[in-house]
Amino acid sequence: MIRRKASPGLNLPDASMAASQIFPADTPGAAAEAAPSATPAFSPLYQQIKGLILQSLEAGEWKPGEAIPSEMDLAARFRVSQGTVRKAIDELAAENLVVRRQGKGTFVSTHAEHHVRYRFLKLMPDSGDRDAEGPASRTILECRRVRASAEIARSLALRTGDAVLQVRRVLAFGGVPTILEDFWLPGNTFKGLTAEQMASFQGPTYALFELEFGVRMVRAEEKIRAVAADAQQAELLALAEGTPLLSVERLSYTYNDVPMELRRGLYRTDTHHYRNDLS
Amino acid sequence: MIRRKASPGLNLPDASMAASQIFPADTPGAAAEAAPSATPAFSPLYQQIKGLILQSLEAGEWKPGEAIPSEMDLAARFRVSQGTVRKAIDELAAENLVVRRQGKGTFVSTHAEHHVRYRFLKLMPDSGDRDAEGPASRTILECRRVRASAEIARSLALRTGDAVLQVRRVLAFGGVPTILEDFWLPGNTFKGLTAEQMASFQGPTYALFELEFGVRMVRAEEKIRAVAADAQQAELLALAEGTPLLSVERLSYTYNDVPMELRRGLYRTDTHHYRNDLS
DNA sequence: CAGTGGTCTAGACCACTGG
DNA sequence: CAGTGGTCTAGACCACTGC
Repeated sequence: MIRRKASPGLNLPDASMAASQIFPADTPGAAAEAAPSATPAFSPLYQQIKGLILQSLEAGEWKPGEAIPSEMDLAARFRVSQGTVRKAIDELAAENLVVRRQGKGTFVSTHAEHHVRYRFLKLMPDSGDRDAEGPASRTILECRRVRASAEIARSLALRTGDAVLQVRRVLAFGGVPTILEDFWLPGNTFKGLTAEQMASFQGPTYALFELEFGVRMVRAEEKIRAVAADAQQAELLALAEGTPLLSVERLSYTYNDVPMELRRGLYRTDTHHYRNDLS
Repeated sequence: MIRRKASPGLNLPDASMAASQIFPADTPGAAAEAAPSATPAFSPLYQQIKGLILQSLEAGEWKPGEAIPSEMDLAARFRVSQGTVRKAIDELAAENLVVRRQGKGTFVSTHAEHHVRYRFLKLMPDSGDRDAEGPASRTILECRRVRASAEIARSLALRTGDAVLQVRRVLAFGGVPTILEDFWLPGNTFKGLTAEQMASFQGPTYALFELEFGVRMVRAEEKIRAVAADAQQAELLALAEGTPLLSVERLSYTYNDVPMELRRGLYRTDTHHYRNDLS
């Protein structure tokens, strides 16, 4: 089970013994029961605590936007010191899975909050001020159930021919069509998603995924290229055929590195640019 | 000067008093003397310690690749606990300014190390394996001293007409010209840089900057667009005029958010892609 | 005011590195 | 083996939030 080093203090035999019993059905919720064999033996205690919190997040014990238990509560639940819980939460916060708010608590992060509503969209107006251009207007061109091609299936870890939802839409900023994108979602998980639902939902699409399907995108990988607009793309974006466009292929993951969305976007970059910070 | 809260422990009056005297010429090296008024009052102790370490890094007290003093030594120097120093170094490590190596020490990070030699270059071969394509071959097309245009000057925080070094070069991977880039450096700081020096230097250009000019690029901002190759660009990259190319404008900073290089690159993306990880 | 996360300390032990 | 960073704990106090 859990690896426990020699008692860290000299006078804490009880705490030490207790810590070796983290995994028994001590913890409320179904998470602990779900994956009994997934316990990563031989790693620092705080990593194991992090893993346990992760399981609870994944199992939906706390929903996006909700507060998780206080550090003291978690320390008591897992029978470790507050400092150890703190270090576990530090890492979760660094990965943007939770957000700490002094005096209030630690909250499950969500794509629904205003200040992170474009967390995965790096396209910025050249003015640099996203708010100045107002909210994006979205036009759903297509939303249908199709069979996954070999390529789509591979990206989403499905089998060729499995059902996937394919969506095509155009985003316009200040009335100017700027992004044309297609995306594919596993049909099983997103059963019942309709164009109407997407069109009427206020807020980011990723927030809709959280609310309606319980799917939280936690990270993504993008591959970016320069391409020339073909006739159809040019028409949809109201520009000349052959115009250079930024091609952005994004694979988004939920917990445990499970891919959940493949998105292919074409961005016009005469008035906007893709911004990236390196360090 | 420094803000010091009430004594944290009950039985540590000495340590508490000592901590309020961090700034006197207690510290070896010239750093402490250099910026007497830059002390950020009213911030957590570890942030202040971080700032002091930063000043020493900036002043060159420890060179890239060298080890900085151990946590114990720094704790003694600054009269704080090891844990406080640790938290300061944690942040510096998170910003890639230093690298920790268990059992060995903490080292000033450098662009010269093999595994980070393309820290700022996000272009990847489609195969995904940078090593497979071998080292880049560099062709310096131009390296001359010019007067800064208004635009260049603004980016580099200079005055229009100030001397800047302008370099143009082509990078080829596996014999295929892939990147055409121009970059501009402040003439004062990089006095004496020649095309020969750049051509003969083995390793990343940013490593040369560290070794020969003591300039460490610590972060950068990129703006990415899709553009069509003009006649000259097409010829230099050996492709057809009008080919879509990725335009990458990078502004690199050294310590204290001082801009030190403006770089404009054109990447061909038929065999490579710009890779970005979002979280 | 109580409860939360944030800071700071002190001390013990572990894991890794190199002489 | 000594020295380094890494983990873990316990306890105190600070800063912020909301009742």
